[in-house]
Amino acid sequence: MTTPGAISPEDLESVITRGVSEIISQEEFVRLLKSGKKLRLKMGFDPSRPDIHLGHVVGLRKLRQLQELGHQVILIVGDWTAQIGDPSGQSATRTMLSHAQVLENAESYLRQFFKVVDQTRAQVIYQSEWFGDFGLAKVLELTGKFTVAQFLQRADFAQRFADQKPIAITELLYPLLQAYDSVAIESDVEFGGTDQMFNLLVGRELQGMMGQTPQQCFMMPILVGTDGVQKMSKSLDNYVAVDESPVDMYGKLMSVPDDQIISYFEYLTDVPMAELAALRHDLQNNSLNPMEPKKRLAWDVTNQFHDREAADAAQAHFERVVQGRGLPTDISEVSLGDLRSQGIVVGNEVRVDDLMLAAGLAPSKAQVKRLLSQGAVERIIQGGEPQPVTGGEAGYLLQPGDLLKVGKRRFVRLTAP
RNA sequence: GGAGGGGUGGGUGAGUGGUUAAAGCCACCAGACUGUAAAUCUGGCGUCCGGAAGGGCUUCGCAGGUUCGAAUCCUGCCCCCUCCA
Repeated sequence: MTTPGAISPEDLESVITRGVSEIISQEEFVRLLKSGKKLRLKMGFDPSRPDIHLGHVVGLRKLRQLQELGHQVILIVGDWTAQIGDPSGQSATRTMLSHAQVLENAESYLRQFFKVVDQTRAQVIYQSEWFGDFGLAKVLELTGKFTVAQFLQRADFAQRFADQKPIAITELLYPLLQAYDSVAIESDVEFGGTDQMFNLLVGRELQGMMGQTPQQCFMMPILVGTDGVQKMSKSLDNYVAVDESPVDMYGKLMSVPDDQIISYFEYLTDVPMAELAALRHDLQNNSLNPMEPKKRLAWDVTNQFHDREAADAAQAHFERVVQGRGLPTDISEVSLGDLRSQGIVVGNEVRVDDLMLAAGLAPSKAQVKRLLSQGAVERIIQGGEPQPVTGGEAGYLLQPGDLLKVGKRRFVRLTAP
């Protein structure tokens, strides 16, 4: 294990530039890194959102990198702030979570968190440890340190105020609680996305007010989602979850727009920057088909969250099913017996449209018809060639071995009872 | 305490009595193209019956009402928000 303080110029360069949006202040941060102190790296987690996607991974990788340099990660479970709901971004009111729910979410979150962060060099603390019996006197003391005008500086508050949109008082409290966390754990550096800048700075300020050394604020860039436009987020459904199956993870990464390839490489892999520069160059003058580096990216990330075999398999699947329009190796199956119990089997045969519905390939009969009329459905009888099935001939499929293909990559095999 | 704005399909957001299963945009699905689940183009996008033509049913916060006919008008209720004090 590395001793804190000993850091090569290359590592230092990487720490402060790669996958970094801004560091406040960078000079102080560098000084801290070189000081030999084992730094306390703070990261907060809102238990109302237990899912981690690649957008979060950018920061987690940074934490991991610093762990490798000998520093300590402290993950704070925001069981109190979750009840408020961080107004950053959206203003939707959150429902309060039960304690049991918080624990459940935290457990799920941690499982994903430690796929990137080293558990042996991390500590998990619940906010309730200090907020559990935080008296009104202390609340008043805390709120007394800041003014409304200061908080209205924050971009989204200012915007909402100008738009005459609601701002709950508890929302103003959110940055304060988060800031107090920094005091409670004596954080040296806090991590967050660029949208967290205000909150991180309040922490920095509060620590100073309370006689501590102000933390450094480390902000990560926002990763663009698979739509290539908006930030990756679950609610926009443009995310790649850390929990994703290898095939889906690989496939979703292949659906990232070509012009995001380089930044995905930069934020999510260890491919050297020099190599990325060359890649970018080749892409710009069209001497490289974007598909190639994208495959490499998809493989690399899939490998990180699964393993080499899974990544290879995912790639093979992609090449066979998507590029080669072939059949996947494992196809979900529906048995004639199950269908029979649904009363849609005649003799030993099932109608294509009934099967589509029963196998969940379409949510409604109307959708089934649309797919049929759009030429999206093919049947493959006993290893033969795919035959298009059109609206009129919602015909019959024999039992074992027959396959149904819907769209480019959804398959079902009909099996005997 | 007073004044006012608003609740529409997954998301935005039009629509103030029929031509509105409800514009546009986004998302999504499919097809073409590209041997990328990129980009682009085309089409689709409540649901049920029907081979189709077509026809039912359900939908615009909730519950009633007016009308031949209501997302649109009336009454009551619920919810959200803003401003003034």
